[in-house]
Amino acid sequence: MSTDPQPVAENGQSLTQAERTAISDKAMIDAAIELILEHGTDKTTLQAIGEKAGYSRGLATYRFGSKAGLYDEVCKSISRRWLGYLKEGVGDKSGIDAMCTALDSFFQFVSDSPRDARVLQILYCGAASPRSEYRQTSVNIHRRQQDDVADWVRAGMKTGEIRKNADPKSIAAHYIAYISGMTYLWLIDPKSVDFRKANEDMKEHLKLSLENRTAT
Amino acid sequence: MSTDPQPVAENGQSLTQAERTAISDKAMIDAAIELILEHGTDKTTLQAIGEKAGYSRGLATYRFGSKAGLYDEVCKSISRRWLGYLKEGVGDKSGIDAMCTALDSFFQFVSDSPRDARVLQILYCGAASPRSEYRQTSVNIHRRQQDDVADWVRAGMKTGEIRKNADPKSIAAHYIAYISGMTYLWLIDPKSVDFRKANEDMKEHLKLSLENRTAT
DNA sequence: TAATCACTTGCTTGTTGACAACAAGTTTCT
DNA sequence: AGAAACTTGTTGTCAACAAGCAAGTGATTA
Repeated sequence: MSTDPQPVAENGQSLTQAERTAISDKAMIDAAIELILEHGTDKTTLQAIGEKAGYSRGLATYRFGSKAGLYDEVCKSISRRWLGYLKEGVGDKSGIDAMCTALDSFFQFVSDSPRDARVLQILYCGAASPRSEYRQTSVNIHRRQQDDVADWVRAGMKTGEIRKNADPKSIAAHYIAYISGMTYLWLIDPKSVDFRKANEDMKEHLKLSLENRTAT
Repeated sequence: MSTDPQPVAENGQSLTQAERTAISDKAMIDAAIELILEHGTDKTTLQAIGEKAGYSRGLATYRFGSKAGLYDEVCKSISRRWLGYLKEGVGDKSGIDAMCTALDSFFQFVSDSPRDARVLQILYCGAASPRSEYRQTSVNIHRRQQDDVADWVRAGMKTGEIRKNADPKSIAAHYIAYISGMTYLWLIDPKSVDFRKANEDMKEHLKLSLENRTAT
């Protein structure tokens, strides 16, 4: 069940210190993802994470300092994978095209890695609690996402594709709020939401509400 | 600091059992709201809730069964207040008008009772965790909200106000996701979001993307 | 009507097991 | 030998439960 508990390379040779920590870090983060999916953040214990990863009950605390510290790393780890999808899909597109492509990329990410997507959303939700020790991570990610979208909108306005009286910041907030809220709804009640169809509608909606309609 | 710790009516007479529970219930739910705002759900203890309410450390567990049971009641209690705002504002409107008015009502609620709104969002986020014992409450609330919005859209399509090829369910999901996501962003990073402006923009978007444009 | 008594319900205190966090130790690399 | 990875011992906090105490309730009797 658990992933490779031996801190030993396949060839039987000993590992460098850096390799050892890299391996145990990854094993614990993977174990955390599995356990969060199964039991939620509250009810997964650092002991369970350490042991599922093939180590002792104390390693997770030792390595990450605290439960929040570990979750912060899990959050960053999954975020990096999602950013990979995003860059892959959007590249240096901009305007409405970038916004639509990013929706496709997100749907692709959720389809390919539903476990990652679920855990990321669970962790974002955990960041909502006051005194959350990894709230700043969520804040930074969401700020940056909004900034990126606002840039896409500004670029679209410059080319004339997007109507002149649009407000990039508001549109970005709307766009990111839609993704965040949609993912929440999908997480708590997958049946109540058709993610693919909602995204198709969102793309339609973006075109209808953003496109410059001064053409004759 | 704490609210009326004496289980005695103002006139000095003794209370009925029902009155006593009503008083202690309310005191504990109010105390929970304050403590969740200050420390988050994880770090507020049932002991602190009971004592802040003017009772013993054990009453909260005894009355609500568990921490999750108490949070479920807090969730329902605040939801009722929000539904009051909604009914007050929307009445029996429908179509785009109802959707716009509901946005205004929600903004009003957030402005009038930011503490309630914050705690409700924190609890919704808590419901995202697998095995959350009050997830069903959040699911039911969000399902019902989506159903209501879908009904408004269908009514608007019937009158011809809304374009015929609209999909009520997708639009409802989009609409609720927007509110949910927006509230999340506002909660974790109030400065990154201008709630009023975003709502004004949302109303504009709704009109642009839903109105029947077959008229000449 | 008023007093009393059996019962019910609200509430408190004692206790247990689980857990995060830390400190001190042991093993593995360099 | 020394440093870094990792484990084990320990402590304080907390949720949950159980047993007990106190206040309210309602029927019976006079």
